[in-house]
Amino acid sequence: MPELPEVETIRRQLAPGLKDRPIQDARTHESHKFTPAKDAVGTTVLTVKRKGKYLIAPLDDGRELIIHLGMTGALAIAPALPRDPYVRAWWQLDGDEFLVYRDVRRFGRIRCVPAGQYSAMPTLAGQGPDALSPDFTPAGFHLALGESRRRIATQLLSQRPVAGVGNIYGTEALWMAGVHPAKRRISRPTAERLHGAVVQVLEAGLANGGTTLRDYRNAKGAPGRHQHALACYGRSGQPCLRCARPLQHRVYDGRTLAFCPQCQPR
DNA sequence: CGCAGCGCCTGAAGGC
DNA sequence: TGCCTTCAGGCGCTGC
Repeated sequence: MPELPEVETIRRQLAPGLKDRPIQDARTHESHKFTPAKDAVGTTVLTVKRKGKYLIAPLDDGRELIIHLGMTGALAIAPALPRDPYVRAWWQLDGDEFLVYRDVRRFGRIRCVPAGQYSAMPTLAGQGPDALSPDFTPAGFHLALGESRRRIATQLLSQRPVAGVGNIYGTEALWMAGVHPAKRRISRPTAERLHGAVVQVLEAGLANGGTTLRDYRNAKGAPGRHQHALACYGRSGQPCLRCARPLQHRVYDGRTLAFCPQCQPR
């Protein structure tokens, strides 16, 4: 499930190969989630940026091609179209190369919009500062968390106080900061601790090329390595790496969270 | 307006 | 072996 480290890994791999490349043709799976990919035909890609989990490619006509990878989305530049039933979109570049979007479960989506006009993608439009940008500050994070009474785990996944965190890195950050996932009121010192943990966990994930539990592959088709570094996610029942007591798991707002009842008091 | 709940998707894994 | 159920979960949408 691509979160910030996985999306940034893909962005870094794709950007050099896509910069200044014309989009000559495109085809998609017949779903409104993917058909807007064809709107980019006839333009040239200027660069590839990222905001949270969204890849954003500014085009030379003032629009942006936006790609969200959902749960199982993957991108690669290929010299030919692969025979693969899960390719949901592809763009033909110059020199007989293709940008190929593969997404088994079709949770991803593609849009082509005037630059900065994100009303068709409300999560992108309303999301907070990117977790690895200088705009993500402890003070701002504390302030943003205070605007909602939802559980802290739910807030992290909402992309509103900070953009780029999903269930894996959110679980890790809460464990590292010693914050119970169901906590609703976050003090200033706790927010500062959690801010540091979010940054640290995402940077570690990025340094390891992302987390591959099952589906994630980078733009070269290789898995990440951060799954070997996870301290809490998916370790329910196993000993906490800090206090050795068994980690627990519980479902909050429809998502399974692992945590240490000792190190993450309510 | 905030937010809880649901639907979208498919393959893997577990139960019988 | 094979069928059925459950699970994974980000995000958009609906309705309270």
